[in-house]
Parts: sequence; structure tokens; C-alpha cells
Amino acid sequence: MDPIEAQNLSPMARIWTIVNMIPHGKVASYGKIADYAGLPGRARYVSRALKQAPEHLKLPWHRVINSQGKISFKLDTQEFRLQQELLRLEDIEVNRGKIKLSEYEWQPDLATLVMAMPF
DNA sequence: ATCCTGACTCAAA
DNA sequence: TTTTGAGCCAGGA
Repeated sequence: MDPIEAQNLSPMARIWTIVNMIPHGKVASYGKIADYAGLPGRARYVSRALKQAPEHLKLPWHRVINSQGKISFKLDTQEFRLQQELLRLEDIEVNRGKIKLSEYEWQPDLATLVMAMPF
């Protein structure tokens, strides 16, 4: 993503850009995604952005979990099972919906973020 | 404007 | 560690 171009992105598009940067085998919380996108305090907006994301973007939405390191869908739902499966396909361990952030949390370096989101 | 909802968060218990 | 409750912020009715 061209930095100059990124400045003109809508808040939602900026979130999509960040989510798309999460590496295979890693996860990030809604809150952190919002922070990285320059939208602090808007974790709930991230969930909405994922729900509305165009299918063709093929976003790795399953790599986004809550701040407690858990899948946010209820245990007995299809969404939960799908997300859990997609994570496991990336060799991420999931127990009762819980992922070890100490092991799987994406920790982007500042340079990477600034390059994509100059604000 | 008001009320309600939700793929959220933080702190307290 | 898990559960609560208050706080939060957009969208939609």
C-alpha cells in the first residue's frame, strides 16, 4: 500500500489495510488493530469493518480476536467453529476459544506501520 | 435527538 | 482464571 495513498483512505479501508498485514500464523486484537490504523478507542468499529468487508478483499479476518486472546463469537456458533478451524489450519493452538497471545500475537515494528499508515 | 445493539475493553472482584 | 459492570463508539430504527 502506497503511503501517500493511504492518507486518503476511509477509516474502514485503513482497518482493512492493517488486518491484511497480519502475518499467517499470527493474531491481533480488535483494539490493537484500531490503534495501528490510527483509530484509538474504536475496537467495535473494527468488528463492524470486518463484517462489512467486501468478499473479494479476502481479508484474514480470522486472525482478529479480542483483547483477552479469545475468539469473540459464542462457542456454539458456526462462526466460532469456522474461525477456530481457520486458525488451526495456520498451526495456531486454540483451546476453548483461547489463543496464547504471548506466543501468537502479531507485534509489528513501528517502521512497518508508519510505512503503511503515515496518518 | 433518543434508544438500542454489538465479532470491544478495562478494571475490579 | 473467569465473570461483571461501566464505558465506549458507530449505525440503524
